[in-house]
Amino acid sequence: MPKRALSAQEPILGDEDPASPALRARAAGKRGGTGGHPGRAEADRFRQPDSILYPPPPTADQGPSDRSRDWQCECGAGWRHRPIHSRLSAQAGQRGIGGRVSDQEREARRARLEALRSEGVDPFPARVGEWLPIADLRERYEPMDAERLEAEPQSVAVVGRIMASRSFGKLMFLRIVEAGESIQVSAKKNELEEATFRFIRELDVGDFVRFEGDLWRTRTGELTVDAKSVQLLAKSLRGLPEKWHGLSDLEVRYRQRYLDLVVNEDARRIAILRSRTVSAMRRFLDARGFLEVETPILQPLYGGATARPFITRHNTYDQQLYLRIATELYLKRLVTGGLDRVYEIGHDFRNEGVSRKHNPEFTMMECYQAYADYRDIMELVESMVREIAMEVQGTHQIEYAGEKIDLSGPWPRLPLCQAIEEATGIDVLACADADSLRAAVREKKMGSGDSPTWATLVDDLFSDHVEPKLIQPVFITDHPVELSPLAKRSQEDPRLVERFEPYIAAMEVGNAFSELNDPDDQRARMEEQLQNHADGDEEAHPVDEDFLRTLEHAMPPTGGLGMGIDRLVMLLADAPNIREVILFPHLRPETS
RNA sequence: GGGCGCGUAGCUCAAUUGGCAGAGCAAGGGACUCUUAAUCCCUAGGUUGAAGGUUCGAUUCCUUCCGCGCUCACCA
Repeated sequence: MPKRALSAQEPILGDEDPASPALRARAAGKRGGTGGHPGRAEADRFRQPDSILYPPPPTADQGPSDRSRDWQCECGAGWRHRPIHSRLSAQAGQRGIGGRVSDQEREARRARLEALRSEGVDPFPARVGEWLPIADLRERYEPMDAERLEAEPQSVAVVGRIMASRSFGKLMFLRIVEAGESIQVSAKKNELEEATFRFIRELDVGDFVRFEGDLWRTRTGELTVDAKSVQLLAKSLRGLPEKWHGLSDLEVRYRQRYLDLVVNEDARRIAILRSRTVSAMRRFLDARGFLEVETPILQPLYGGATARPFITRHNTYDQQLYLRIATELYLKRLVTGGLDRVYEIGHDFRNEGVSRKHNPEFTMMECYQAYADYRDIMELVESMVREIAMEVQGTHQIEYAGEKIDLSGPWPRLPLCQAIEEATGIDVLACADADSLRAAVREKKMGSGDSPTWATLVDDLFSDHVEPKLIQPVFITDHPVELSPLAKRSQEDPRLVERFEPYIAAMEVGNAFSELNDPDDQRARMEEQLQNHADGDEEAHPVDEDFLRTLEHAMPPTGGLGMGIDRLVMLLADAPNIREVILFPHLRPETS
């Protein structure tokens, strides 16, 4: 690697200025750490060993005795936990007199920043000298033993964020992290110019730096860069979260996700896993001849799902618009237009409550395949999930919330009404109307029977008695027509539709049907929805005349699928809450 | 939106029956050339989420509000 002069050498603080705050300051007592724990409730529900999110419960006198002290044994994660100034700190600072002194850390860092500037050092330089990724460095030099490194000096340059600093007065060890990889850096007073050693000593945990130096191995054999020169890349004015217990406050983790990512290995792991999941899905669909398209997010009329929309307004046209709740109706227009296989991955917005499984804006993949029916789509779902799991986790055997789940197909097909009968003994199809079904529900004590219609009673039975048991992958098929206004009627039973929902770990991860393409039936269903809306169901569909006109031009027989990306990632990541897989989940506004 | 729980130093957590709000880490000063939760000495750091109330006295009990979590409802 080519060497270059080090910017930090020249304009760095000189010995002649002992009064400089930056000189008087000292970076000491900062160490690397492992472990940590999350919010109590979730930790208890989803405990896993060696996990940041779900570690063993904390005890007051807990020590590291049962943990490996070798950072390499913990996948290079020894840097994970550091202290921060969170928003709480900011609040404390704004609170007035009482909070003043709690800002001492930031004030000390700011003083060092100003000292650097007064010495002519740019604390936020635009250019970074050449450097070697730490992952590459390890691959190249880890095989070399101490003797060889001494006999054949290997000069390298690395960059990263300082995660730990341990000083022995004349010897310092730092740990820096770059791209999820970490390496130790040493600084030896008797081998460095005074100014350089002082400069390194003044660095804070959280700073971004670049070091050049020769590789050596410590007595414990750890590969270490012995700094010969240093360049400050970006000065940190706020510390990182606590090194041992880490950052576990869920609110801070969600609001300041960057800190979560810096400090919690699992946050980083999930972010990467999500990205790889989406790209694997794209590759799968692309390979099957699907065309990725984009349809409007701002829509004059919403549809394609039963949900309340967000409402917004376009000023120029003085037009009320809705944020889409689904992409369905637009994608079907494209199939009608001859784009036979299309898909879209994007956000839908539903103006409803939040929960472990729901975020108001979430990522949906919808795809439509002409000349196919819902059975073809079942095969597509099986194959897709299988391939994605293999690509991102390397296996079809995953574990979610302690349950071992086998994704290798074929997945069973289980008609919804049959599933209900097996679970409750109630043959819903034998009950001709809502009243007779309600009587059966109450007789068998399988629920309150309060829902108004036959279909909603069926839905209640399914949710209460079947859904929680659907741990292994299964396709629940043939839903009541009233619950599926966009699906084609079943050939065998006009009360049902050709629809299925894949369930994994008791979570509905998708929804698919043979798409309704009969414009008259579609109009009748939409008008029925309109009546429901008038009767107070705010989630019922509006009638979309433009969509009906589309069907009148004829849409080919089509199989369609919607799949919740967030939930799929939850499964693959073994994440207990949707907020763990959304980088910036919806939260209430922060109050001052 | 309903129910339950939580909110204490920058972070992670203590505080007996209502009786002087503490510790570890982080921060500041000092010692230290093989540490990796380094160690040791010293220092500073708090409107106990907010506002009321009860009380001689409230982190503790009551009310309201704010935020978070779990859960129910709704949805994917």
